[in-house]
Formats: sequence, C-alpha cells, structure tokens
Amino acid sequence: MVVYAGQGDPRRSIELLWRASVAEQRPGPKPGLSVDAIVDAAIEVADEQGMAFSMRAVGERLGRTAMALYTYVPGKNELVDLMYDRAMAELPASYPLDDGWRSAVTCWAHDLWEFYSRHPWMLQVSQARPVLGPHEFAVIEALAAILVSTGLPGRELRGIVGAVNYFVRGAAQTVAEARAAGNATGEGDEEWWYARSAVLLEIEPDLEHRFPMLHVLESDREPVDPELPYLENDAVENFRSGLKVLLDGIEGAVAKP
Amino acid sequence: MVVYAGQGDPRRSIELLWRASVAEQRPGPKPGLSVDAIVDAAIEVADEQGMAFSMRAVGERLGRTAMALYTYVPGKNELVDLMYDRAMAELPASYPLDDGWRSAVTCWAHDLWEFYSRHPWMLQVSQARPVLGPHEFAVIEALAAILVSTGLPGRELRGIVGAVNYFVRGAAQTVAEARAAGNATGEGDEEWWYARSAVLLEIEPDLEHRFPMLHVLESDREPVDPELPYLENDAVENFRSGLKVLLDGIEGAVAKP
DNA sequence: TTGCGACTCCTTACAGCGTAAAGTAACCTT
DNA sequence: AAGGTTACTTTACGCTGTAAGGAGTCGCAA
Repeated sequence: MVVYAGQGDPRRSIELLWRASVAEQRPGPKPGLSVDAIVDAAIEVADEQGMAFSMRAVGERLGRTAMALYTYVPGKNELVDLMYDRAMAELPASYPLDDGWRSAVTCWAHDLWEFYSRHPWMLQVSQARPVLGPHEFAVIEALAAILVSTGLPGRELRGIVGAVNYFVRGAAQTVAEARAAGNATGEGDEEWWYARSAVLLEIEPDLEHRFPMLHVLESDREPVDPELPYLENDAVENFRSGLKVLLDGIEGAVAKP
Repeated sequence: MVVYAGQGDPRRSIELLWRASVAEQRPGPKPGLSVDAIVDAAIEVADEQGMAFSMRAVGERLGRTAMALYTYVPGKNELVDLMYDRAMAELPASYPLDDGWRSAVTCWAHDLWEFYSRHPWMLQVSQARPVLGPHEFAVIEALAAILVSTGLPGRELRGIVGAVNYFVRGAAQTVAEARAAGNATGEGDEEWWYARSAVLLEIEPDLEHRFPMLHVLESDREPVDPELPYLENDAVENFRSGLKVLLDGIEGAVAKP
C-alpha cells in the first residue's frame, strides 16, 4: 500500500515540515526525544526494512515505546511526510550551468537516481500531492532553475519537469524494487529470472512466436558493467539511453519555436 | 506498502497466470468458485477500495470466508499478480500504423493512461520484476511493435520503451493518487490546495524569494478543461506536453544515426 | 454398498499493525 | 506546597494475512 501524503491537520503538518515550532519554556518533564531524532531514526529503520517499518520499530530504536512518538508526531502518515522531506535534504540545491543545461540536467537526474537507490522507501510515498516541505521544493527548484535557462515558457517547462521526474523515479523504481525483492526472497536477479523463464518456456513453448517484438527488444544486449547483477545492468543501460532521448526531446523544443 | 510480484512458488504462479491448469475429473465437492471469479471479485474490490483491499473483503463479495480463497490462490501476493495481468487484458494488443508511429504511440500512451485511472491500484504493484503474464507481455509487445517500425536498434528501443512506460505510469500516478487522496479525505483538490497554501504562505511568507524558479514554473497557466478539478487539469496538461517532448526525442533518434 | 481418500470450505487462532484511552511520574508556575 | 501541564508507559481494540484443524461432499475401488 502506498502511503498518502498530507491527510492530517494541514497546519500541524506544515509547521512540522518547516520546523516552525517555538521552543518556549514549558512545564512538565524535559522532552527526551525530538522530532528530528524521531525522523532520523525512522529513516534509518526504513532504509533497512523498507516502507513497511513499524512505529514500534522506530520507538524501539530510540529506547521508547511506539506510543511515545505520538507526543511529537500526529501519526505515521505525517511521520512519513517528514521523512520524505528530510531525506531530500541530501540532494544539492543547485547545479552549475557552466557546461550547459544538458549536462546539468544529467547531473540532477543522476543524483536523484542514486538518492532513490539509497532510500528506496521514498519511491513508495505517493507523489500525487506534494508534501510541500522545504527540501522537496528545493529539489524541484534546482531542476527548474536549470531548465528556465533554456528560455522555454512555463507551460512547456511543467511538462518537461514532470517527464524528467517521472522518468528518474520510474527507472529508479525498477532497480530499487528489484533489489528489494531480491533481498526479501534471498535470491538474486539471475536465479529469479532463470527459475521463471524456464517454467515459462515449458508451459508456453512458442512464446517467441506469440510475442515476436519482445524478441527484437531483447536483441543487441551487452553488459555495461559485468560486476552488476542482471536486471540492474539492464536498468542502468535503459536509464542512460532513455535519458538521452528525453534530453534530445528537450533540445528539440528549445531549438524550434 | 508496495506489493512485490513473484515471491511465491514460480511454477504455481506461472501456471495460474497462463491458466495452464487441467480441469480433470476429481473427487471431492464441486468447486463453488474459480480462480477467474476470485480475480474478478478482487479487481472490483480494489477498484473501489484501492490496493489496501483485504482477503476478507474479497471472500465476502463471493459469499465465502477469506480462507476459502486459499484453496484457489496461494496467497495475497499471487492474487495481486493475477489481478495485475488480468486487468491488462482490457488494453488493445496492437495499434494500426497507418498514421505513423507517432500517432500510434500517442494512442498507446493515452489508452494506458485511461486504464490506470480506471484501476489506480495497478500503480501500486511493483514494476521491478515483471509479472510475466500473457497480457502484460501483450501490452509491451504492442508498444514494441510500434517502435520497431522506426528501425531503431534494440539498445535504443529498450530505453525508449522504458521512458514512455515510466512517463505514462508517473503521470497517471499523479492524477490517480490525487483522486484517491481526495476521496479518502473527502476534500477536493481545490480545498486541499487552498488550505495548505494558505498556511504555507503564513508560516513562510517569502516563499517566492526562496524558490523563484518554482514561480516561473507556475506562470503561463490556463485550464485545459474548466470542468476538471485543479490538479487533474494540471496533470492532463503536463501529460500532453511531456509526451510531446518524449516523442520529439524519439524522432531525433530516428532521424540521426 | 461401503469405505477411503481427496477435496471445498469453515471456524478458530495467532502475531503483527496503527493508535485511542487512561494512568504514572516529572517538572514549571503560582 | 499545590496544581496544572507534559513525557512516556501500559493496556486494549479492531484490523490485517494466513496457519491449523475440522466438517461435510463427492468419485472411485473393493
């Protein structure tokens, strides 16, 4: 199940995201935790266990019970929002345009790609409605800043920003989830693929005739890096050539009216 | 949480996907259900309640308990695989090339886009490892058949197929999940956005100065269809202009070596 | 005809989840 | 010192997927 963003109290969520809380002197025992500590711990747990991490697990990592977290954070959904935005702080806020926009967009995409593979759970936070946190803004701002330099109008920019974003996210999802599934079952990509394709060919012997174009699609394959596992190699290759096509398309839009 | 595909017994899964079961005469009571009936019911439930549907809900729709389903299907993961592939049977297996590949790809993308908005839960099935069902194959085969006509080599085709696929999926995710979130909270997009942007501007008054490029990105906006809600309109516009860029990129690859 | 074995479907049960509610102990203000 | 506020715990509820075992139904061989 995907976790949907922004379902709680808007004011509370946004105040947390922008850390707009005033640290006044108050009665009662000193807080032993903090929102930041909780978010950091939750990110660590999610990096290890995926998005199916539990509030109990986060609490345990901090030496508390699950319920202790609810003093700082309204619920798991809001915590995920905070994790999402905080993790994005890892990404650069701007990219130099010295080598032109094309190179800058490539860097942006590459950084985001690597970021997703460090934090695969990010890919399971719904993208529908933005979290509206400062770092999410900064990441899009960085891409927008590059693309604005092409002089394209807002209407086209929005489509391009979306396309680049979707592309990186999608491509990252492919490797990230392949890796996650591999880890979960303990079998690497090769074994997974081998076991299934063997059964598949046995049950449906004339696969190649039923889907001849898929066969064409599989042709002309050569490993980019023999160190990497099967599907991952595939994904890297597809990422490169797909991004190239995308950039060519932008270039076309820049050249023509 | 995203549902990962293909974690169970490979043979059992693939036999179910390709309906390779022999309906022999067997002892015991006549089956009151069938895999198809269960998959259909599950799709109906998922269309209504999203990917967080429960086995109990599916059983109830069929007048059975949850455990009755386990006679036909090994578990929820495998059921999701079957739902995924069966739903894809709705999509055309081929597209005419009479108006050229560009028009055909546009149709393919549009159909898939509409398909995802009919079955938003599809977007939450992991894409990492293909489900390897006949209809999933058919959908990719249809796109591949169009693109093979451009004469591009396999290496480039893979990147393009990936990019188009990711793009449609990503764009669809944006609307689908926006709609889902809206339904869940009962508030439409406008109210959602209004409530949050107001609080945001109150807490962070100089947003425009902190993220000037986002402001550029928001310029030049005009509603495509005033009937549609805010975010959805946005998504449709982005889909069109993003797809155009993508197609231009492919055209570039076709023209140049 | 009878009994066996395979089969469908049910009930019960368990461990895990997010979190509501209530209780306890710590601390500041008056 | 009293009272109010807060941090955190314990307990509990309803939900989830599914393991285990039992009840009833049917085909077939003896």
